[in-house]
Amino acid sequence: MVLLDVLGQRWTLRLLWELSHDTATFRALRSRCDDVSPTVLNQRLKELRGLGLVDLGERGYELTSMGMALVGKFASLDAWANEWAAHLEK
Amino acid sequence: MVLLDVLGQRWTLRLLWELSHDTATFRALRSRCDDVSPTVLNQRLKELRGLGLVDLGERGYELTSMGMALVGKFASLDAWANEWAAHLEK
DNA sequence: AAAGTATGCTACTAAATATGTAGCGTCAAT
DNA sequence: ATTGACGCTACATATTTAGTAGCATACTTT
Repeated sequence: MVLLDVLGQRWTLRLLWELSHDTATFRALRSRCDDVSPTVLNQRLKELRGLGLVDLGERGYELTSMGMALVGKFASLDAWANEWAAHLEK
Repeated sequence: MVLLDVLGQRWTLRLLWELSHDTATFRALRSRCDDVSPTVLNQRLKELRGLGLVDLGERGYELTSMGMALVGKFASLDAWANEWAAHLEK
């Protein structure tokens, strides 16, 4: 599964997650992601652009339709994660 | 999203993926994951066990019910990833 | 009983990756 | 012309991973 190797890198999932909520400029994206270093941010964005999951438009970085499709697969994860977190706190 | 920070580490997704197919011993898991170093493998397994997603039974490492639930969320990812890969090769 | 084999896992060094900070070049508005 | 925001690069430092060797335990075969 090539996709897993791509997603299984630091920040990649987080970036997709953040962009799924709203488009963001490079700098805005940084501050939303705990001020990830610009070096890595740019690396990841390049990869994600190369993969056709993200692109840079007028309003900043945004998910492509494929990117949105992908993140959609994770959507139900949110609800699940909360339930799961509850289990942990016991 | 705490979960994303956990999953967004090298090998974590891959491990869950591999374990969803079959339980595996520490060493077997290593060789299935491109011979990931035992250092990291053990780190990840500790984390995943701490999170109640994986545990170590008689037959080696295996997903807990929660772990299976999580990986289930990724199930449709497989089909999607193939379609997506096709797009890329153009 | 001895020797072999497989287990989970640790130690330790080298290599790869990420962090953190400064700042460049470009553009738009003041 | 200066200010501010943009995407992004440079570079030294810190952290993480890779890679290899091997220990301690258990089970199995001779």
